[in-house]
Amino acid sequence: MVRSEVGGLTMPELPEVETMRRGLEELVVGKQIEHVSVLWPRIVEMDSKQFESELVGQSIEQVMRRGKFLIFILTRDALISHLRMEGKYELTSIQEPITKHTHVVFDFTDGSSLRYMDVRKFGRMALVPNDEWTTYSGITKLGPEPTIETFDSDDFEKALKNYKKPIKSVLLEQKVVTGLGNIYADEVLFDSKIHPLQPANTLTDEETLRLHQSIIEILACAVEARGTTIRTYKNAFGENGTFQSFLKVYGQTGEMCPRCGTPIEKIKVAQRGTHFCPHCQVIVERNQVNK
DNA sequence: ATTAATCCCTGGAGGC
DNA sequence: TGCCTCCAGGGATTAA
Repeated sequence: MVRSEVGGLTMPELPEVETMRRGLEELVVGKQIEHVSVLWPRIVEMDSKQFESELVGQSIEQVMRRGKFLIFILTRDALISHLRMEGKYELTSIQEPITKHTHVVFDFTDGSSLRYMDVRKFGRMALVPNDEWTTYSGITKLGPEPTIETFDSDDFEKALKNYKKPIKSVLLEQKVVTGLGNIYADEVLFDSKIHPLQPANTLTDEETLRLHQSIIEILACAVEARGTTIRTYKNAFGENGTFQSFLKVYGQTGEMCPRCGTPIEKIKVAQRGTHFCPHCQVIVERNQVNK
């Protein structure tokens, strides 16, 4: 059997998780689970033996996504999976030896096997009844999906007024809008010409509207491009993400800003490496905008 | 109530 | 070549 890897890139954010969801949907929907092995118990947010036994016999009916969470809808339960930094799935044969960074193995009745791999072991999985996945603690606190239909600009404007901390910190929180991680947070702030350290409650209405638009557009564009691939990988269909060639500031420290030619700078915001153009993105001293 | 700090992990980078 | 130290980074948790 050909080994089919779904993922293999660093830092899965919404576009990468959505790309994985689409790959998994093609690869595993309809399969029935015969056996499960949890090799690193901490990955699973419950007793790992119970996790293993409860999954046996259930079939995968759908693969969904909410923010950066993958949700496998099963016969009775929902398996909620967050890849965090480096989690990825691979579909292979049951006979294929377990590799060093494989932490959860799902063997199917047809002889194939889904392997969860994660070098840093930051990823997490939970099991809940399948009609209750939206009430899972990690999911209830998520803001809206960043699409025109679900992400309202007036709500966004109101929500930002509740935070004095840097706008980038707020975007990384997933509470006001979900799906952005470190790469796309830097990209949307560059696109809307806002300094990552600008306090969220001091954004003008105009800036908020620009940011709202940038978030929707850039994430949609990155989904279309099948995400950003940092390291080379092949998924089930031999396709790579292509958005890396559109990155304007992330990982471009010292390179020329594509808008004005000023060298891109790197600073630290909320413990995260943060890239921006010091000419296009300037902190503006302002009083808090009225609530 | 909001926000900053800590923790989990490992491979890769840099120092010598 | 190899040993040691340092450190990124999403999100839950804890402290302030």
